[in-house]
Amino acid sequence: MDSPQRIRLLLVDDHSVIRMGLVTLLELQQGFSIEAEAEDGEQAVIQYRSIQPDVVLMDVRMPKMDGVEALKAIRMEWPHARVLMLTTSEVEDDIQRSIEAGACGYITKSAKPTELYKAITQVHEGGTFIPQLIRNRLDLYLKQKRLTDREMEVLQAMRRGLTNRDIAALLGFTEHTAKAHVKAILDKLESADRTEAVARGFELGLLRLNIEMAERTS
Amino acid sequence: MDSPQRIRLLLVDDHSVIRMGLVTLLELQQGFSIEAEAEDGEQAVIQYRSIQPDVVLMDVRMPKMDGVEALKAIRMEWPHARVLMLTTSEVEDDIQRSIEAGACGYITKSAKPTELYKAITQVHEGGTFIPQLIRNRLDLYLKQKRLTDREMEVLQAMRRGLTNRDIAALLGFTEHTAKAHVKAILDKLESADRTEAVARGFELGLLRLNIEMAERTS
DNA sequence: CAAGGAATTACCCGTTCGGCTAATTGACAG
DNA sequence: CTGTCAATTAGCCGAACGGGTAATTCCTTG
Repeated sequence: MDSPQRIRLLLVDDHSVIRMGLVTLLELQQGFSIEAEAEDGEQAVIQYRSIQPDVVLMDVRMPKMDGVEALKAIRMEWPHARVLMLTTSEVEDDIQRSIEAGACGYITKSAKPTELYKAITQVHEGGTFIPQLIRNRLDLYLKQKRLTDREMEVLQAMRRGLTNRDIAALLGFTEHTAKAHVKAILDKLESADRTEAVARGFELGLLRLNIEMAERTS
Repeated sequence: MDSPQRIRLLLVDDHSVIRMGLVTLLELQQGFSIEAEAEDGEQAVIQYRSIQPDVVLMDVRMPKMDGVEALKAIRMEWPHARVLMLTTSEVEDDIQRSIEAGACGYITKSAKPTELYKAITQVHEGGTFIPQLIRNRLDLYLKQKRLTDREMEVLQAMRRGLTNRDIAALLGFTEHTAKAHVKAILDKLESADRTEAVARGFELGLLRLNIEMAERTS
């Protein structure tokens, strides 16, 4: 069963359908061996610790601990861990955070199987894999100035429909400061007003739809 | 191979990984037979026409023609077609549009396999399948007043950071009318200002992230 | 040590927003 | 045929917004 040249994989995805698809896709191809699966970030770290796979296929958006957090946690313990992000998300911020956290590649679930094989192989051999489309998107994102933590807090408040005064009260500074932050946000997101800024926030992935439900009753 | 009681299925999803997962999941279970697959709405209609499956498993968000459009097209020709929407989206508007267009069920990709089997069987037997969580979400949505076509146009303009005057110019009416529409939107979406309204628009699925890329170079 | 960025505060000012009220027209349902 | 709803237009008004400019403090990077 275990031919020596096979790439040992850990799959991390909260959707069992997708894990199933990946198992089928990879097992029917020579050279890949799925050693373990995980449903969330926490499990991913535990599984990594116990089996130490050659490559991790990691979903970005997951409950409990998301893919980027898991990636960070793993690379904290094993700086040479090779992780390929596999996701539906083409949102700039997800890509950016993944690369920054040390992902070796980023591929979307709409990729063709051959592309996936190539990506895994390339990542396993020490290379990186970032498709041109994603690369373009990332470049665009990087040209764009990033929001500071404070500005993110303000953006989140804006989204909730708070006025500058309310934002100031919420975050503990004066209205002047709130205005200054809003101004900075408008400049960075190249928006005409706070409404467009919030829309841009959603488009860039800075703001989430939070359609997260409390628990998943099986 | 074709035992008479097997449920004949058509899978529609633009992600090959997911189709692969579904095939595996369903083939290893007795009672299901995947007759055909489609990558988008147009193909789905064509495939339906040629094989006339018992049940269609349809993704909502797809390139070219989305799941809801395909659903409408199919039910136009075959009013008794049984279609189960299978999607990652838990966005209110997707659910609402699906049900309205005549979907027999709505299930998310994070559902357990047994739940999926149950859903397909139930839909095949002429019943419906809508999980409690989805049902709650839908109820919430229905309590919420729906935006008119005109209001949707205004909401889309608001998202782009246009002022009332600009909206008026764009849509061909006076600023007074623009303000009236904005007011109506704020009331219906229970928002304090246009910024929150746009955020709500994203949360409810009225506004899309349009991270659609021009073409997909294989 | 100097330069730069982030966070904070401040003032001025014209524009825009959103609330309130009210009227007209056309369409559609009871 | 009458009431309701969508769409349109209108005026008034106080509050909020966004632009411009500038200063201080702290921290980090060169």
